[in-house]
Amino acid sequence: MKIALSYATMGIFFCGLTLTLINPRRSRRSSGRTTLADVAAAAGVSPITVSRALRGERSVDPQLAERVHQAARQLGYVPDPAARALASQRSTQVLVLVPLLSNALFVDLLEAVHRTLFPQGFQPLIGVTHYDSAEEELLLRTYLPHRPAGLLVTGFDRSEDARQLLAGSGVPCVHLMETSTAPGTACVGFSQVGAGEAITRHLVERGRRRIAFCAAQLDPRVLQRAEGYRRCLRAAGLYDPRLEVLSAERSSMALGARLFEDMLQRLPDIDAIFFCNDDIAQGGLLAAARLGVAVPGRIAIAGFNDLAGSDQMVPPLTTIRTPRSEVGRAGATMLLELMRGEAAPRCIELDYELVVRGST
Amino acid sequence: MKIALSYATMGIFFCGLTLTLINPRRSRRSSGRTTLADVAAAAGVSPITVSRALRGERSVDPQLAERVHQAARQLGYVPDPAARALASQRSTQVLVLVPLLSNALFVDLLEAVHRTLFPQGFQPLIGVTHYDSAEEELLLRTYLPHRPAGLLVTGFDRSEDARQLLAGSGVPCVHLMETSTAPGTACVGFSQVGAGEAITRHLVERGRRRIAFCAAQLDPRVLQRAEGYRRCLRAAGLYDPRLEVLSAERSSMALGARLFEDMLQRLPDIDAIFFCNDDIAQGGLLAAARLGVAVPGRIAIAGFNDLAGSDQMVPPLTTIRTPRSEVGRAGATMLLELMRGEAAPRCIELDYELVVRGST
DNA sequence: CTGAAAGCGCTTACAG
DNA sequence: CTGAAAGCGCTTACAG
Repeated sequence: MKIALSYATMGIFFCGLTLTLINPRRSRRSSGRTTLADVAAAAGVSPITVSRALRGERSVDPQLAERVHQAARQLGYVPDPAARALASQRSTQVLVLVPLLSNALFVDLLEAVHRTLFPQGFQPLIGVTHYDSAEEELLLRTYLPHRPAGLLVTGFDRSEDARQLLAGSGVPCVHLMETSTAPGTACVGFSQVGAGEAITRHLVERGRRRIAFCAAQLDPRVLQRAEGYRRCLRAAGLYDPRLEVLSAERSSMALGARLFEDMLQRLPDIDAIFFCNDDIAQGGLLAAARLGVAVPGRIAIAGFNDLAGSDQMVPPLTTIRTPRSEVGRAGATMLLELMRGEAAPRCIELDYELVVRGST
Repeated sequence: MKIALSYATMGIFFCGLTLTLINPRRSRRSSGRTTLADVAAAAGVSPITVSRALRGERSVDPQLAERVHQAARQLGYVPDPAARALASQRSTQVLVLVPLLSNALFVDLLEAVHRTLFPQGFQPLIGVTHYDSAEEELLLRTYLPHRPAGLLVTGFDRSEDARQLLAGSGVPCVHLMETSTAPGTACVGFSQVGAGEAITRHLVERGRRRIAFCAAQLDPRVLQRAEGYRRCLRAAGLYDPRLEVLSAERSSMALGARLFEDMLQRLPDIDAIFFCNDDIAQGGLLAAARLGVAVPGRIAIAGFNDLAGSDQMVPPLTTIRTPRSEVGRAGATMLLELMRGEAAPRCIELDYELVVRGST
């Protein structure tokens, strides 16, 4: 029989012993983390009482609750989200689906959502769809099994399968950026049509007569702005379908510049352009500067959203300030109510604002 | 006794009956989802065999595995991530911590990370720190208990507590955007110092002698670029500390414009400005246009990162194209290897590129 | 108000 | 290669 043990072996031996003494019942599979049971033992109550106290259920004696909280604090107890999700069939994550992160609009939206949800114990889980319904579906298929506590999605345009996944999940869902009158639908948005109409009207009021509409991406909200443009110009007797330039390409400053040059050439008599988004408007403005085209002298330029930099352009860009932060905040707040079962789905329509600057 | 039952009551009655007939053993707490046990029953094997087959463990007879896969497909089985995470002590989410979403740099990084991780079965979980170490710590405290499979963090600058949380978690972690020689550290970045030096050298080579450095945000990477600027100018005998304009404010086009105007006034003899980021550089460029200051005639302007729009400026902006997508891809790939235990932590240094345009 | 029991749906650790 | 048992750390559903 070998008597000498190596230090390493002794170390392991003593560690094992120590562990055993402190925690005689720690199983081989234990993760080592402090559990509800540990807190219960320390507080001298049952685990379920700890669970209730920590979740703030009021059916717990205040004195007991206090003892539990103290024990939890002392032991540095942190609930295991996976165990919680498994037992309750609900996680504390909120899936937020946006089309793009490269559009500052959605970054502002996400900021507001985070600021609203996170302090209330819910964590936004960001999914980017790239304006692709197949991607959105895949995200839903991937994340719905995680049983998110809530869902925040952009607009109403999605595949039938995605729609059914949403409905079938039973997870509270708020639609952002657009409004709908469909009963039972929760949404927070503003009138894209109205905003498109408003900025077009501004151009008309400035005395412009050949007002073009230039759009990229062509998502539903862009098309609604187009509708507002048409409405306004029809009413003014100025509508000419040839002045609509629609590109399915991804929106960007470079694209805006290119489209601006095209339009100047193909439609030499236009005296104003309403760009569906500030980034292509900024590109158009810069192209004008490059080409020596006077803005607003020769041509007026208007954008949409009031993104970063629009106020810095030369001349500064007239645009519509969209309430995306408010949409994020109000949408998240509504979701909070729905998740708590405090309110029924409803629809909130927020205001936009016409911001007149030097480009018109 | 009342004989007549309302339709509603009968509906409920029959529903319950149907459910009972189909699923005699479904417990009261069942979530209704198809489980491993259902697949096992359908395939005529034990649940553990299903688990192994579905995870692709090779210690399963190919025939059995095939039968399992078929059954799973037919039943539309989707594993429960919470149960999986609880049993295995590891989720499939990868926590990604970035300072800001409003800097396009990090959006590009996140895109690349998502494209690399998602197809491999891992889901990025985005956390935004706002360059605030307390926020980063809070995010870590919130998300680490979820037992992410991996961690992707920006740079090395964090609180001691955050550092210990990272180290203590035992979760594989890759640091992005900076490099380090510390042993055992995994990182993917590029030389911020070198890049700052390179663009300053370009200005020197263009014949500029009073070259200013203008920075905002002042995060570690910005300061490293400043160091590159100094190194270059010292070597050229052109360094003058009065030409460093450092603002702790958040970087933006508006701030760039303001700082540009200040500098022109306070430092009338400067003939070039190296802005630490393209957004303030763009702001400076636009301010120059507004003020009628000739670029590069009177003053040369250079930026950093090559963000969207820099090529559209008038004149287009000279800058450093940073490899953020490559950093994201390579970082995520390295993390994948670490999570699979296929590789040891190491450090990858990528290349940047000087992009000379009209502004210098 | 409190608790013992059972269960959520997986995987680990042993056996064979 | 396959499986029965136990366990991951919580909450639900009953009882009292």
